[in-house]
Amino acid sequence: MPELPEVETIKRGVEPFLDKKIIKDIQVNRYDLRFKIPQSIRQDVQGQTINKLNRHGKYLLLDLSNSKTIIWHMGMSGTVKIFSDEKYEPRKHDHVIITTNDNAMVVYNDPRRFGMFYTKESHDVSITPPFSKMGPDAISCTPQELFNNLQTKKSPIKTALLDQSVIAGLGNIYVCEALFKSGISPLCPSNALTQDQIDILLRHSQEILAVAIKNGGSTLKDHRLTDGSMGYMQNFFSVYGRKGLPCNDCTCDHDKTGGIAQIKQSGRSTFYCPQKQK
DNA sequence: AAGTTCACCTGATGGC
DNA sequence: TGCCATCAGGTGAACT
Repeated sequence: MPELPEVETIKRGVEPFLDKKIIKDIQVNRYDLRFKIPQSIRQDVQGQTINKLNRHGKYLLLDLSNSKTIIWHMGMSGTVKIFSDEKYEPRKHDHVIITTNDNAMVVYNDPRRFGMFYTKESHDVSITPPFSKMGPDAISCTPQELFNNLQTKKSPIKTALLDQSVIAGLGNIYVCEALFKSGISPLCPSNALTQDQIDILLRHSQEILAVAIKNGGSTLKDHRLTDGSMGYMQNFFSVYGRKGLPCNDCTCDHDKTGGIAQIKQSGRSTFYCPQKQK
């Protein structure tokens, strides 16, 4: 589920309940996520104040008062729900529960368990994987940075944009949407794009991300805001999940093109309009 | 070495 | 109704 807008939505949802709060307790129901949650997690975080919440790409980072950082990734199906006034009722796949000093419960639920939740010395976070090799966050990435990172890549632009070392935060939905808005074919070799095209691509990417954040992200199946409500961005997709349908503001000859095409690139579905994206 | 495929896991959906 | 195959917002290991 969670690409940058969904993670940002989660960050904004938990921030009032976690920022400057003390972790009174942490309960882990399942340790076997994408990576094992370390057994030391309780002693690493219990009693610590959360000094700051950050997001880089699709990762949430919680800086603690003991100079450790919680590294948190939602995988494909992770959601976070806050129980403060509402009474907590355990649900299937509630794997991690943080209770704060003012008795808010922040609950991480992840059916597929592709997510990650672990700690690291804060000092080491940026100099060890995955962050040591991660590209600039998509929100603050500059056209020059993106151009430079794409220049060395021969793979199709769709595949390159999913590579978090090129640009961090884009996933399958927003890459498809951004390429459509930019009129760029997902099949175009990355190093064949001009700086002008990349300017356009980045501008549209950042605009789509901003709109998506404003709409609380996209709820296809799992994603929810931290109050349990749905995101709305899925209602504004131009191409993603719209195989055979007309593209946004369609002026194409639908009988001729067959509408939006779905292809596979590096094992993942790509949706695009062959007419508008050459 | 860069690019592609596979494995990880659960749940939803569709065909028979 | 059940059973099986396929697919899904991501990532890193294991291939070529």
